[in-house]
Amino acid sequence: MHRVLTRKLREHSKLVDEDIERITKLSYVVRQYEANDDLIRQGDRPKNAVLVLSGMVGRYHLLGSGRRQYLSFHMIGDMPDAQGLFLDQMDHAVCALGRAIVALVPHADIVEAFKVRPQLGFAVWRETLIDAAIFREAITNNSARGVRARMAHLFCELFYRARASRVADHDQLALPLTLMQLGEALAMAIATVNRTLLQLRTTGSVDFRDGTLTIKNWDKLAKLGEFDPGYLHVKKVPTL
Amino acid sequence: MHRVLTRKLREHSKLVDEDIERITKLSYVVRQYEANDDLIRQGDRPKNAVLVLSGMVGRYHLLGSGRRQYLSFHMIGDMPDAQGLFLDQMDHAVCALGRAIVALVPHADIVEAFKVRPQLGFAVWRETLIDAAIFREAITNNSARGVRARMAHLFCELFYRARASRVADHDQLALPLTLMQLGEALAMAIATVNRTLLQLRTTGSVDFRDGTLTIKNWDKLAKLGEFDPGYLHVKKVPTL
DNA sequence: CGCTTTTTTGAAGATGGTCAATGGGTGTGG
DNA sequence: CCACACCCATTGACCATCTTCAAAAAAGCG
Repeated sequence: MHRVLTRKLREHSKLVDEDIERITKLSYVVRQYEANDDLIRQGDRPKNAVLVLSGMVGRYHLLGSGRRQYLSFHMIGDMPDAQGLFLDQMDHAVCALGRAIVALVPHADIVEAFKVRPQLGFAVWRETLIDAAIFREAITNNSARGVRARMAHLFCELFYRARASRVADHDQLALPLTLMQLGEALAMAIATVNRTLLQLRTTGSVDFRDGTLTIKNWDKLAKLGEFDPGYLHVKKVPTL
Repeated sequence: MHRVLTRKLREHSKLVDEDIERITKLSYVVRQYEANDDLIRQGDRPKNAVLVLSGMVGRYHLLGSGRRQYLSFHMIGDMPDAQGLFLDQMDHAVCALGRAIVALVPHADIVEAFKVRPQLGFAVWRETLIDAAIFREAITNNSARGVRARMAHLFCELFYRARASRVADHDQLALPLTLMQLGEALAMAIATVNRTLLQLRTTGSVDFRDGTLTIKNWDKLAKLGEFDPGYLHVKKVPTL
């Protein structure tokens, strides 16, 4: 847990030894969830923060109709409910996509650490700001791009982030999503999701099936998705 | 400036006298912008934070096609580029909607204040988290709602926030937006914007014209827009 | 007053949604 | 081991919503 958090924060922030030391003092418990389990529900008032250790989790709004709107997907090192630290009530839910293992860290401990080591707080704050940047990009993605570019962009983002966090192989990424969930993230009907996947496969840029994303041609995919990684604010990235 | 910021933060956070005192020590300059002026451009590395004192500003992505995607709108007390505090480079731009007056506060001063008074940092952090919640809602709004609900929801949000910040009259709000801009926020063609406005006018729920939003029937509008203000995390709100 | 910008309205067309039916895979229980 | 159920993926046909294009009217503005 401590290693995962430290590495994540160092993707974008400078931490000194005292900061690291403070991190290692954080208490936590590890918990495992199965696909589709809710970690947190809309309306909850969580007392712990979630840190993803393995697998993936997603955040979603539950609509009146029962339909979900997925807002973001998270992988190792992400803190998908960091907002719970300073906002009482959850305005969205968090669920496991495939099987996921997470660490639960008490809010009180974390906030105490921030008071002692402000830089630590700034690093996590930065993390939440990148989160917000990802949401903004999702607004643009779902609002201004056609279905093909939209899906390509999401795949680019997920793969890029996975590479930055060293969870993706050379050209593959485990992405435990159903077409339905992809549709609920990208604002597409499931039929369209399927047809768009076929198109992307045909272009030879990317292949998503059986929960595995395979990048066939990164440059082509990035171009299709109009992908510019600036908004992810990652310092250094392995070449793609 | 100090009064505006203090009042804003107190909408959701507890501040003690020492925090307030620290706020009054912040230096700043006041600047006025005309409609459509850019305060910050995509790619900038701002050294100052913006605090809106009067008027409205908007944040937007600039797309390859030249089209804009508006991401959010901000009014008195908002800090539309708080993210600049901890992220080097702007991934979006900020522009004035009508005429707007803002205070520019040096990042260095602010961060220094956060180190001395952690609670002050937490309050601004909370502000940025609410920002993120608004972005999430925008994802859902532009992705999962039909055009009428979508527009109604935006009007609800803007009016609700304006009331919380005491900038709206009983039932009116100055909203210096063109139909084009409304369309670029809501992912609608301008023709659709106009026709949807007419529909809303006809239902007797809301009337937007000449840069003024007039709430005719709040309950009806909130229902049309499926509006639930929980995500705004405002403590107490004047009755609507 | 003449210019630009914004709003309004109409009609045609495309993208993507809805609906419906089929097939494949997996797990369960008889 | 097979039958059944269930979930997920796939495909086709039709249709609705919204976009695009075009043009005119109205409203600011020097």
